[in-house]
Amino acid sequence: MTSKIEAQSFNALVYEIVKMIPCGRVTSYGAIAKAIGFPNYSRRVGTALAQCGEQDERIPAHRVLNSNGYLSGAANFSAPGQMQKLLEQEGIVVVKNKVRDFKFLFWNPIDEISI
DNA sequence: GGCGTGACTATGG
DNA sequence: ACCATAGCCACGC
Repeated sequence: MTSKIEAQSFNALVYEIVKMIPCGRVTSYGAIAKAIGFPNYSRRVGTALAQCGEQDERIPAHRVLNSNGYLSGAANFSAPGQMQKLLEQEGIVVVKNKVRDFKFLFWNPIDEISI
């Protein structure tokens, strides 16, 4: 038996989490994957965000980084530097394509869900 | 089914 | 800190 999940449902779950990320905070693909119960689906989280389109302001996709705090999705935004710009507008400092104080700014979705 | 690719992650040198 | 490797899953050809 396959315990797969419809891409549509998976994407919806991802967007749910991303919308919860507070302004000025960030999280990672892997953390989101774990939060929705698919710890090995980090790549698919990225795929989901690539499909949502960053012009959709309801989904703050710029707050999602890789596990090292790098802006690995920057190239997917409409304009070069757009992701960094959005982060800086929230007071987040980006150096060399990486968020400074990533560990400190990290927001873990699981901490919010398991209340 | 193989193979390359992608907004990933963990680990080791 | 940088690079390579391996594991991971969906998609398209």
